[in-house]
Amino acid sequence: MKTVSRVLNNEPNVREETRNRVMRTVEQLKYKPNLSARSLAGQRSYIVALVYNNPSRNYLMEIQGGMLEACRAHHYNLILAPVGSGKRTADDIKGLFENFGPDGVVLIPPLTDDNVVLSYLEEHEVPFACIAPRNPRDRIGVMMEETAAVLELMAGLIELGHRRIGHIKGPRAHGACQWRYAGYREALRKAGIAYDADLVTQGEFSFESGMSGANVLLDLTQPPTAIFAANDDMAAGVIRAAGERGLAVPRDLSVCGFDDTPIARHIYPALTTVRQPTSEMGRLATLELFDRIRTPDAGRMVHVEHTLLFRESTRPPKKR
Amino acid sequence: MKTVSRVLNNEPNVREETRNRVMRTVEQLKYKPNLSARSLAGQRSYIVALVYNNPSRNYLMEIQGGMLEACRAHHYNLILAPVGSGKRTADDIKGLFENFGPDGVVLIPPLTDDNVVLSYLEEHEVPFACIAPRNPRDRIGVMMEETAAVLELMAGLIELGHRRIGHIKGPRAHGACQWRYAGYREALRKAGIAYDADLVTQGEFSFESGMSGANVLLDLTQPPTAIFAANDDMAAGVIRAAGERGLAVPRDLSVCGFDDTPIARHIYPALTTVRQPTSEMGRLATLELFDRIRTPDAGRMVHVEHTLLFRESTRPPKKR
DNA sequence: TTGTAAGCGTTATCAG
DNA sequence: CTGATAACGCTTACAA
Repeated sequence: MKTVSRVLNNEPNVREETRNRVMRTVEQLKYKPNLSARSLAGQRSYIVALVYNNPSRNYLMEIQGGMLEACRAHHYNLILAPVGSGKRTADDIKGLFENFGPDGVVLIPPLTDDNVVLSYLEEHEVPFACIAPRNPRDRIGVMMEETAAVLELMAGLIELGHRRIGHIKGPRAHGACQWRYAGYREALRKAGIAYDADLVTQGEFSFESGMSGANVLLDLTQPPTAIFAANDDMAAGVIRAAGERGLAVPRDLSVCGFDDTPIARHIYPALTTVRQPTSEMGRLATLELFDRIRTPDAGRMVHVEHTLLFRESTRPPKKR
Repeated sequence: MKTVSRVLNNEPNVREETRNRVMRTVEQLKYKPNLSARSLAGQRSYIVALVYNNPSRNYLMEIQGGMLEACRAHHYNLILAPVGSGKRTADDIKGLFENFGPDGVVLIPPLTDDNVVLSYLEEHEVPFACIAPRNPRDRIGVMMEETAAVLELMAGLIELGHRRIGHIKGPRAHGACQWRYAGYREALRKAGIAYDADLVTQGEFSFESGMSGANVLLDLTQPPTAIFAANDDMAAGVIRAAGERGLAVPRDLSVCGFDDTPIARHIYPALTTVRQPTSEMGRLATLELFDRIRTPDAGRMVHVEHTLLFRESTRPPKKR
């Protein structure tokens, strides 16, 4: 009995011949281990949780897809753990462990940088992986060079001839938005364009916040000729707001977003944006998590590549 | 020990005083039952699966949210079970039960009407609930009067003065699409407008299929003045295709969709559509499933209400 | 109405 | 390297 257990769990100390014999019999009998019994005896749940707060739905869906793939491959189970914000975060996280006891969790922004969550996990020594954390030091998971991506995107805009470029920031709590904002400023500096605080507004990743941000920027006495929104949903809102003011994109205003969610292609005009391999990021983060679950200090911070997509929503500014 | 078990499982035959005493102690000790042990001993997994094939992402996400809510309330766990199409369906469904052994499943279109899946479930006597099945007889779950909804939507179009109304159908396998198509024909009949097969094309719910469907319809010698697409994604594609041909919506063409996904509000012009309470439908279906899991013949087919949303994408046809 | 004893199907311990 | 035996924390069957 124990020998079979050893074989099925890839444990050492089994003669090769015995291992094969077991494998063969397992095949013949179509034996499938019972998950509950395994969990009970092994003190593990074979569950990983995707912990999230309030991400954009598309982002969540993609991450989830990638994680699901990794989980299936490792005979793990994925559960979804939405947690409330503010005061409720602590309770929800606690409830998650009391009820389901996942062997590890994956954190996505903005929760990747939430101290309540992080300290709970560290205190209880729960293995966890982060996606796009603000501070990647000592973390495992996956990240992208967001600043570099924005730098390239902005360089494209500047090359088209834009000098007054507006920016709609993402939520403050969202680490990635700091990186994107940093890229915005750095690009201006490199191009020798003075930073103008009026051209930057605070958004919250929603379509609506993109609209209101655009309205603020377009109301300026000297409005921007291009707007870089920190995600696609907001960029879509910008296009909408522009349309309602009788401005055509890209003729009167260039717009770009970030993420390459489906809306980027489906909106008219199609959005210039940066593609994140979101699903792949979910998969990779989960893989690192598995490493760490298996061995305490294993797992790394993986870097993934971005892709620039110049589409219809950007063109040179109108001559005045 | 057994008494505590009885209390925690709401079983009968416990004196009220004893029940209270147990409850109080459970509180004090912050006792949480161990899920694995429960499953092992009780021969149940406390898992329900959302089984799906290839639905639109938004739809899936909404259903999932509603199911999650119901599961949390009943201390059940939700797992996602994407299954491949064609030959792989049977294997995937089998794998689902061998690996996770869910106590029941929820089916969403187009899988609600898949014979391979249905016969597996019936044969193995697995409790299941359906969302929007083509044939609701003997099924439990939730459905909406899709035909009636389309009838109202079409009546609106006709009242605006449209006589040549195109329709882009959803996937054949998708039960709901039959209902929507039926509504389309019925509305024409009621208004005394002759049915013209040229005005109907086959789509597959994707943005791209909406575009190509629109192109077919707009290429007709006598093109429609309005197009009803069987879902919002396709309607968005129609708007896009129209734009690329230099036609403005709604000035030159009225467009309406179905579902009220976020894109319906985010696109320009905002889409006239029918709102389905998708998330609520996920929740309700799961509740019916729980009923049936508990008692073999329990559970009903719940009906939910739709809402018509007339927005910017429809207006009277241009005078010639 | 309450409690006892025997599993449920694995993994962990430890002796061969 | 292999295998007997005891957990793991509950539920079911059956007494009391």
